[in-house]
Amino acid sequence: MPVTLKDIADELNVSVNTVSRALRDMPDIGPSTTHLVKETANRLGYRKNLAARYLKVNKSMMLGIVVTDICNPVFSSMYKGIESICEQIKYTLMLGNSNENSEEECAIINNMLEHGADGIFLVPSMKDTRILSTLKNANVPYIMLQRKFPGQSTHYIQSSDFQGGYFAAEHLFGLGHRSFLYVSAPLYISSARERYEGFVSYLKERHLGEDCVRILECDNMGSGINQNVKKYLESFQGKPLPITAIFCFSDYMAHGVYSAINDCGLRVPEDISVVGYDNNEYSSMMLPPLTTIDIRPFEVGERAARMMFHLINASGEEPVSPDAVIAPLLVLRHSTAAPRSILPDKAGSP
Amino acid sequence: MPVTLKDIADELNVSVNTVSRALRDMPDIGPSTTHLVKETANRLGYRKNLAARYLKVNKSMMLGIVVTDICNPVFSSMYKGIESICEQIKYTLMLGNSNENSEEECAIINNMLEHGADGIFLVPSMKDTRILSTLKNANVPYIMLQRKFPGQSTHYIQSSDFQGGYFAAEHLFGLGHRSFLYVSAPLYISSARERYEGFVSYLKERHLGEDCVRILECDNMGSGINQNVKKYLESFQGKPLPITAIFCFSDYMAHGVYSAINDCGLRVPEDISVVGYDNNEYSSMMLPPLTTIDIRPFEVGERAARMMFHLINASGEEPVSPDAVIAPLLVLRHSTAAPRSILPDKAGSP
DNA sequence: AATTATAACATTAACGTTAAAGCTATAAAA
DNA sequence: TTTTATAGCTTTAACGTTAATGTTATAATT
Repeated sequence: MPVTLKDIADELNVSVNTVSRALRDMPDIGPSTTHLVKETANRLGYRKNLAARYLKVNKSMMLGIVVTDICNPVFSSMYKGIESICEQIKYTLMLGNSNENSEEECAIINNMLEHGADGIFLVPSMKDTRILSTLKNANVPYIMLQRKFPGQSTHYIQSSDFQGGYFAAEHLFGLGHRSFLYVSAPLYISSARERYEGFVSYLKERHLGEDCVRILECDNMGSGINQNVKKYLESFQGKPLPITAIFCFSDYMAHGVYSAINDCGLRVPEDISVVGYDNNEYSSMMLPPLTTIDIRPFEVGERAARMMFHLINASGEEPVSPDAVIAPLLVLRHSTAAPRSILPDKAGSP
Repeated sequence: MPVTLKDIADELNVSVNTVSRALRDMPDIGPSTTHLVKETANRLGYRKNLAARYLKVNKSMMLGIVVTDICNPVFSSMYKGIESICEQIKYTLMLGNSNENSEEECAIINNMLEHGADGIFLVPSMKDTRILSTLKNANVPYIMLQRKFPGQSTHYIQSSDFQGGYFAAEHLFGLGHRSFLYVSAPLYISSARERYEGFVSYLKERHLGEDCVRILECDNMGSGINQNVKKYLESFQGKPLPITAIFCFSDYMAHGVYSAINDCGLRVPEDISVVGYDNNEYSSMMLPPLTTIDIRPFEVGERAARMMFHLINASGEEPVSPDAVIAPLLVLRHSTAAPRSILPDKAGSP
């Protein structure tokens, strides 16, 4: 039913090859023929069949991107960053959600490979390394986004989580804080670990020990955060709080932290300073507006896409740098302030 | 380089067709052969080439989905709803962001059609109807999500915006409110209009005129909301506010409204009740937790996907209902309360 | 014993496209 | 004039798959 090159060829009494070359502005075709072919293609409503082309040239003009959760604004922004580069060169994106599940992740990637994906972007669920061998065997370029497998040398792009943690600590320390709570995502996620490491690293430079930051590991999504933080805060009934600032793994978690702090009758930033992470679109409208770390996910996506096209077009000789790190940005707003009273460095018991 | 049916056939000294049929468990192949073929396919690392199959059977096993902004949690949830149905039957999704721009929308859809999309889901940017004829001519099923072109008969699925507005009015009226502000998205968007119509419709049933609800048209994204609402509230310097409740087009906007109300030294819900729309993941953690309308976007996505597969498999006789409407849910939280004092029905000047 | 049916394969052609190799008439060079 | 080059086409084969049609040996039926 759809119009093919042959239909155009028959209409003009030329060969199919002539039509094909004319439409692609290749040499060996007269200008008048080229014009005629294009006109007829338009008139008949021709639309090229990329699957057929793929069979010959082995370029599907499609890339796959697998994220753990597209509802996470960090990943949807990254998607847009990738898309912004891809659309310029007519690459189309297949998207899949792994839901942090390595079975689904694997199924999605296999599907994308069956569709001939020219490359794959992956926010790995991190629960299984088998996926790496699948990708390696498939012989298509792949780039890890934001999370990486420790010890595995793969291409990856990330916003520096270490630096983000470092910036947060620097800011809070500068205000006078000396004792902290880190409300973290599960620590098997590399970004959760690295933010912690960056945070502690700055404090060590200032001669504070690792024990001045407590970790509260929470599920990033779901409503458990309020409860967890509340339970933590309430555990010091009456006694002065041993912490004066909370560093959150995400702005989403910061919402929960605000809520918990409010439930305990405390105030941000008077009683507790809060630093978020992500700088999502809500953070500027929180009460008070949230001081946070901007991941620059769009830029991460752009960089990843650019790296992908380098890999795809790599002649083999030109080396492609295996990774890129985007510097995060500290966004100052009103959820942080000097602590009401500087507590002794090692206050309270766990 | 990749393994093909021919490689398996050569390995076993059978024909390519036998391999093809064996892998698909078709008749006319001996059980031992089938077993051998499958085993060899595994051993050699065979992966089917869906593009080649598409050329023969004209099913690409891909669907396109075009949204205005994947960062909008409503659309990312819808995406997941669609995906949940698609993955069961091995359909892969291509995603594109139109950024509310009909040029991009058109380019994306054309691309998807060139890739052989078996169907297209579309949240139309609404700025151009040409896209409809493109879709019609392409001869693939397409379904509008959430927004629809007035007067055009196309398949569409939406959460009932009318009903959502109706529920919001019912709830606020029940608390005693009689004068309202509707903080709306641009009114050329059908859902913005329909929510208003539903809202007013309930009030009319209660014998209130259309003039008891003022409209403040804002851009849904961007940071202008605080400013706009603040300007509105400040325009009544000293005088009592003519409104006691605000109905917001989205939870996102409700964030801005909270912020504006706070800036004016007022409180939610004591001074002003606020109803949001979407019930996104942040709304339960706002201070106070937001009363809102749940769109049930995941269900909208599921329904759309199911309808799509009906359309794709339609034998032509069995009629497919052209649309489906999902009932929204009123989620009661703490941003709404009885007005401090019931104002006369027509208080203040605009 | 001759016919018919069946199981289990193989062969061929096609899907829409592109690359490579041919062909032909005209123009340029020897 | 003959040779060579070139512009502008056509023809052929291939990409990996599947549907339709052929083929053959064996089993069942008459």
